[in-house]
Amino acid sequence: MDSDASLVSSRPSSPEPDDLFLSARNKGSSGGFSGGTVSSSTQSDSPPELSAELRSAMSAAGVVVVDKLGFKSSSSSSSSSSSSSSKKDKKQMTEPELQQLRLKINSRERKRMHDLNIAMDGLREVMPYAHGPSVRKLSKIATLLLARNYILMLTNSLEEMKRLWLKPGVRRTRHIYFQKY
DNA sequence: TAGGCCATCTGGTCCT
DNA sequence: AGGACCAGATGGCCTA
Repeated sequence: MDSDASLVSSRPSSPEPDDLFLSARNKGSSGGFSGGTVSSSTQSDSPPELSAELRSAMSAAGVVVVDKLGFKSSSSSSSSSSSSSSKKDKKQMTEPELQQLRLKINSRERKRMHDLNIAMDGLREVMPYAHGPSVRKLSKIATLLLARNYILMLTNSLEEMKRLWLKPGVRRTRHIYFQKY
């Protein structure tokens, strides 16, 4: 049932998620990512539906959350028009009213998924993976798996640095970075 | 042509 | 009550 709809979607496929992180590390590839629709309007506040814990984590990481209200979509117009019909009981609603409500709900869901995709694009941008027009965009599952492995690697690296830094007998000067070992 | 990936629709549930 | 979130279903597009 494709009642409303038909938004154009450029949808490049993606590579295998297997060994994504390892291959990225081994190649040491990086580059300027040109594609991806990043949020057109941003704000410093996080959306209200995010948990406080997640919000603080995101702000600590300097994450800019996409402005939900600022996102331009076809649904914005419908939200104001259907208030009268949606107040009625669904059983009492006429067929056109029900259809109108359905369109409104569909539009909201579409916008929600678009916001999710924008966030996914933002995640792709910071992943250690070759970006570019000639490179396939990471799939959603590959992006999430790669992000997880990347975080784990960074965590391990940080722990290792702490361990070396606190090691007894090691001079803690800036020259330590240039010592041969 | 099969399989992967994706967008969209839809009904149910949870939350504010 | 309305909106957000979620998961299942469906169909389209692309690639091997």
